[in-house]
Amino acid sequence: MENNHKHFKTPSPCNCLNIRRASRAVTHFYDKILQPSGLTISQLSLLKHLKQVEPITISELANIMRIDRTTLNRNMKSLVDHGLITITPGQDPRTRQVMMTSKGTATVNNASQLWDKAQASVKDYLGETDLAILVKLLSKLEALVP
Amino acid sequence: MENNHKHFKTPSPCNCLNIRRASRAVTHFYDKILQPSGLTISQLSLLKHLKQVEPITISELANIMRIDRTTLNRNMKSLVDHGLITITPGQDPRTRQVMMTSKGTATVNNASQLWDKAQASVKDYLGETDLAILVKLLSKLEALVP
DNA sequence: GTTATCCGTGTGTATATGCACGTATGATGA
DNA sequence: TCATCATACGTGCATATACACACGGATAAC
Repeated sequence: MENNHKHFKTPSPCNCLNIRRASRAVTHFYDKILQPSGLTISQLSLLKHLKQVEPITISELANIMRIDRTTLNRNMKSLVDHGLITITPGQDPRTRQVMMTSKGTATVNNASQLWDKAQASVKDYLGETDLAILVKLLSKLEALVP
Repeated sequence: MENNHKHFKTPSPCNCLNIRRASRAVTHFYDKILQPSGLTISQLSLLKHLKQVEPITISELANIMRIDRTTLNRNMKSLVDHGLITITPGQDPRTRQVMMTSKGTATVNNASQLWDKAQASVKDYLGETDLAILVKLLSKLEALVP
């Protein structure tokens, strides 16, 4: 008989620690699968969002991604260095316009195939029902902070 | 009638991004509440674990906390600087012995009262049933990575 | 039009995370 | 004994996160 409880690790009494651990594990899982693409899940997420809304300013992209503006700013650095995106002055001189390069598009397309596998693995692992429950709980948790 | 869906934010199609966002939000929630204690939830977690098993070596503590050894190493630095813990040579000269100071004990006791509030808030927010479901799903997710 | 305010951005600082590599020491085996 | 292996640790590097602050430009108030 299958020993199912091997899949579980003893949770902490701290709710926060539990979600932080799970977040680290899932991030590691995705990063490992994405490794051949040269992108982390954080970077792929950035590129995927950008692909849908480019050209866009930094602050607007940060809003859409629901991430801190300055964090996004720094996370873009390596993508610029690798020639995946460009940052140019916007029409309003205060703003900066973020766009994907063709290399960026190619990279995200390649990485997306790996991402699909990771997504499918998680779905298989949790099952569709539990995954849906998880997503709902996580989105509620995210709203814990306004 | 209560408008419950205000509590939710649109989830991403990416399972990983969802848990990362939730993790950031919950961490921020705890850190804010813990702020008067001068500790982050990460630091409090370290001290709480240490309190239960001290004296202990760095690698053993890392194992118990299920965190990377080198991450733990660096996270301890500020706690040493603030005089909350001490790191001394262990009996096996390769090892280092981590212990709490009296100031560390006092600080963790103080912070734990704030932590109780954060825990209660989350329990109230999700409800006991959903929280139990969440904890189970998170512990399974953590096991996604061996 | 000048002043006050708001907005978009960049950077300093701090924490958090973990991989790769090097070093020192204990343990083991020939 | 000495060579090999395993263990414990520290550090360089890279990424991720976000708060506080400053700067410059747009916009509104008057």
